[in-house]
Amino acid sequence: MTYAKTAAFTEEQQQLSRVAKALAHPARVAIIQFLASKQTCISGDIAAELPLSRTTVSQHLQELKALDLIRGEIDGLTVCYCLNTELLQRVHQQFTAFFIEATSGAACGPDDACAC
Amino acid sequence: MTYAKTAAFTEEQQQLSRVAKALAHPARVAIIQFLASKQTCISGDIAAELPLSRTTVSQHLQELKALDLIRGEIDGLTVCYCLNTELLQRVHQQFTAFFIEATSGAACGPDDACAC
DNA sequence: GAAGTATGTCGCAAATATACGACATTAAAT
DNA sequence: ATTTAATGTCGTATATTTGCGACATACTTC
Repeated sequence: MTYAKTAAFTEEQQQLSRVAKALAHPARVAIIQFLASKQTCISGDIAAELPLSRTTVSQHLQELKALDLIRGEIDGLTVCYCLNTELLQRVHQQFTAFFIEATSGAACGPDDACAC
Repeated sequence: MTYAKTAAFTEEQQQLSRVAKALAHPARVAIIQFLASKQTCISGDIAAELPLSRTTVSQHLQELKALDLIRGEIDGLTVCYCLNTELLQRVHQQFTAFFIEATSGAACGPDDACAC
């Protein structure tokens, strides 16, 4: 029943947590950073760069692709993966809105003291 | 062996994914938003607000507390939970840096076309 | 001190995530 | 056509997450 209660939350909360889950593994963070650094982006290069098997990297890629954060285009024998910068920008805005909301509310006082 | 390979990634990547994992569940997003909206913050109120049992909410609270994103101070019989806005601001900066890096790199062309 | 109330912890069951080897698939090359 | 090379998919083992009831703890109140 692990995720049975997901539907009980706002679509906004679900959306944010979905993307957060995609970033919840260092390998997927590393993949996005690697795609951002390289101009050419071939799947094989990614697997060679990470300390994981090719199979595992492929799964992480599929997970990012499922959220449309990255896109893969078949180019002959290799696959060209690129970032969906448009979506990433929207996601960035969502996170920013969330953090601004979170940092403007009731806060703990300094030195672990609660202000209540 | 699930997380055996975590150590092979950068401390920066691990840090980002750790926080992302904390936000990877809508309940925890909702908890942070709720703490931000209320000026008074009592654990019992949170459990009453969410569509989850008190036990489960308590666990989510412990998870957020483990990362120091929220802090709880015992106030007699009740516990006062507040956001650690200082840390949240630092986390916000980390996410922003990540997204800026991600959105300034190689991108997919429009209409699913890769630019490679 | 007995009773009641607010929280945290433990233990369990079910669902997901992680990781990888073995196999399938597809396209280039000979 | 056969081989080679690059990827994706399947099956599987293990670890972690999620969710909750039952119990323990601690503090207040009577």
